Amino acid sequence: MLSKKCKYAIHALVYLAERHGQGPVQIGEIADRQKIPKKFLEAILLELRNGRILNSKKGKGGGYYLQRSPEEINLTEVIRLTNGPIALLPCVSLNFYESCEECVNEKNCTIRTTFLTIRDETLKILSESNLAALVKKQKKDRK
Amino acid sequence: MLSKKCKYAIHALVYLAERHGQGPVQIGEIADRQKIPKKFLEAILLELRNGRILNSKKGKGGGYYLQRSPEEINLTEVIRLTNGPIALLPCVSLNFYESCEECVNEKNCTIRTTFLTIRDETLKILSESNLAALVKKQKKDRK
DNA sequence: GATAATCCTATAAAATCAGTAGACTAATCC
DNA sequence: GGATTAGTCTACTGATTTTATAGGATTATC
Repeated sequence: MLSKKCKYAIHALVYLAERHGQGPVQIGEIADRQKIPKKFLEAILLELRNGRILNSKKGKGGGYYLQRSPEEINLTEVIRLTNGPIALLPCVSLNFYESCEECVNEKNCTIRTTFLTIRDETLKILSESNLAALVKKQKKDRK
Repeated sequence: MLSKKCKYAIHALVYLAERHGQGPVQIGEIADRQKIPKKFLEAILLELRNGRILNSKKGKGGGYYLQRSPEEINLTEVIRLTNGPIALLPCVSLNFYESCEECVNEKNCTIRTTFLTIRDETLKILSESNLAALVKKQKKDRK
């Protein structure tokens, strides 16, 4: 399951994507509207900034805004940054690969193929879910 | 990522599936061959027994054995029992459903569809991965 | 009744998660 | 240039989960 941090991050990003191009949005506003504890959100947005998803501006009139257009930010990136590996086993992870201690015989591990297939399918779906697509869906649903 | 408990469970079950129909297998043997801490494995096998995947026999000549044929035991069941929900969000879980507190607007949550699709694809792959299929693959790889 | 095996309860160290506190830094406006 | 505003950074805390381990109780077999 995704951590709260990750869910908060996704909702905050969708909120920012809706306001893309309208200047910085303050942490407090996002926290209020998305019902996220402010201090926690502060740390999350900082991580997204260090992960090159967000930019920030300090001082009056400051806040956070997307570093790239909503089309260019998808959920794989967000999840990896705030939740860790997408794969269910370390030995089938692209970005967090580690050999499986549990596999007695690594090279032909019985279950590897199954979880490789799951990873591929999951990545495909997540990479299609970019922020622009999510915002578009939200607007449609509101009608 | 899957917990160690879950990975241990899967490997133990594949080991038992290979020996299906040959009588009970002792915890100690499984622990040795699959490099699983014996006491931890003890607890895991007990859980699989309570989950109606394994049967056990006490006393001399006792041990654990599959309660059903390997074809009838698939990874969805094992993962749910030893690792929890397969879905990435509680609001798209079949067996562990809970409403998402984080969703400000539950009914048309922006991200729900994406994770519903992922759950469906994952379930499809996992349900095809029954113990018989995994054993068959293992034998092929060993050649 | 000795032995061999699982069953059960309790405990504990380590890691992760979720959140908070408070001081620091930088930008803006007057 | 000083007050104000808003993000930055470090550290800490409490709760929960994970990964075990210990030790005795129970049951089946010979």
